[in-house]
Amino acid sequence: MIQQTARHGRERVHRTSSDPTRERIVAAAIDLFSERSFEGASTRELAARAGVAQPLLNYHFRSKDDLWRAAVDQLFAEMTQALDVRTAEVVADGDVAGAKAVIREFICFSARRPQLHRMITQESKADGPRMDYLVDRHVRPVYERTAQIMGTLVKAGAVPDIPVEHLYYIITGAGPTMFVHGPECRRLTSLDPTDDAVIQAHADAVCLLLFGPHVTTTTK
Amino acid sequence: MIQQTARHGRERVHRTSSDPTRERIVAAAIDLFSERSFEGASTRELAARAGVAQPLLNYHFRSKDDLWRAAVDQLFAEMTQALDVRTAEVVADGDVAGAKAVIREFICFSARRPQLHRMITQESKADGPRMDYLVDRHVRPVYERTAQIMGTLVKAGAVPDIPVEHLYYIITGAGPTMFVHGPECRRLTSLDPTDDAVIQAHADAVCLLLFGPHVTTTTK
DNA sequence: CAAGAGTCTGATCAATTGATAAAACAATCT
DNA sequence: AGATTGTTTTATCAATTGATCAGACTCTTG
Repeated sequence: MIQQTARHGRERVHRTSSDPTRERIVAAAIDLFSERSFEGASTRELAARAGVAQPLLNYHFRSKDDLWRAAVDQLFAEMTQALDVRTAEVVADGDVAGAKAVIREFICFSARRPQLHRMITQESKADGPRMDYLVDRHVRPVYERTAQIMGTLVKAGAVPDIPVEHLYYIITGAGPTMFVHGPECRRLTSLDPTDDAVIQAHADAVCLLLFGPHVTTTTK
Repeated sequence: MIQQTARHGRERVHRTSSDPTRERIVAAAIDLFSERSFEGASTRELAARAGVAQPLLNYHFRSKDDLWRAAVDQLFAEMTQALDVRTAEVVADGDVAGAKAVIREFICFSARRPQLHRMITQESKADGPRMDYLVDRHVRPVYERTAQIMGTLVKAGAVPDIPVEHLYYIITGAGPTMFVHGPECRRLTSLDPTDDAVIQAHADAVCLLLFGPHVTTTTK
């Protein structure tokens, strides 16, 4: 068949570089996918949350999978941007204070955007095309960089001598979990995981364990 | 209407205290729910994995929700059993070594049964009836006990001075995450998260951060 | 204004969902 | 043997799923 649905025939023209409707859909997708997982989020509810009709999703995106990828891309773009600001200062391999700042920024970002870790967790537990995309495209670079940073910290004696693989999962576990479990945390404890004081306290706690007692530097 | 589907009319007789078919279904439910989330696991695939016809699920369980609860109950029963063996020794509030053993056991259990943390994470990110069940019935008691144990450790100076709420999420994050992300971990690193040496190394790492350098006591 | 490209919606598709009904099978007891 | 109770399956239900199509709406441009 020659005819395809309007859009997908020729690739997006990308005239104004930003499409507000498309962005609203991606924003809704980030929220709903991270809450309900890929299968649990129906295209109807997705569309409703974005305030559009359901078939519009298939106009802006080839498929539900395609929308999911757009959501993941958006989240990682945000994280990369948030961390690069800090990472720029750490390029030199010895900058322990800078590395510490990056870790704090990572935790703060996780609190601001727990959706990212939720979507990673949802796909990390069983192989599949979405995990392929996630790992190959996004997670591995983050892991490589983290491993490198942590390696220099260990070498510098700033952090206990633990294999970087374990440090990676300790940091990506201990940091975001409180915020990934936000609603549960609010019920279980009396803490509000969206409160900036709580976020800073958590970053303090993780850094205290990793780096030992220090003067606390507040991030953002 | 008087007639109900065979089983649900009168409550289960529980004659032999164990029903192999029911257990196979629950086992399949634990695996599939934890992999694919509640909505993502279809009753057809559930039944296929248990090797039975699909309507049999509704014979043994009132609904899909009911089966989910049975799966959660089973997982928490296993954890309680695994931890109680250790916790029994710690009742006395000062037993630091015992508390440490409990934490190691918790990590080992998380490696053996990552499904538990997967199911918790899936429901902890948005309120709903399943989160009600999970938190009220299972998670809160675990949290209370953990908070109490960690409180005594902090008081004894065995662990850095961090509020117990944060310690809870640090432990439940840093401990299980590597195993919850098992398949991803295998791709990302060269470690096999089901390998006992890796599990012990991870427990060592977490304990090193929490308790500082010590002679390592191997658990199980 | 008319034309046409781009954006959006209502109606509808086949496929899959959780659940039910009725009937087949199995086991025990008389 | 026949009857009864408990277990399992085949066939089917209405509802929901992701996706498609044709048409309506909005723009700009001629």
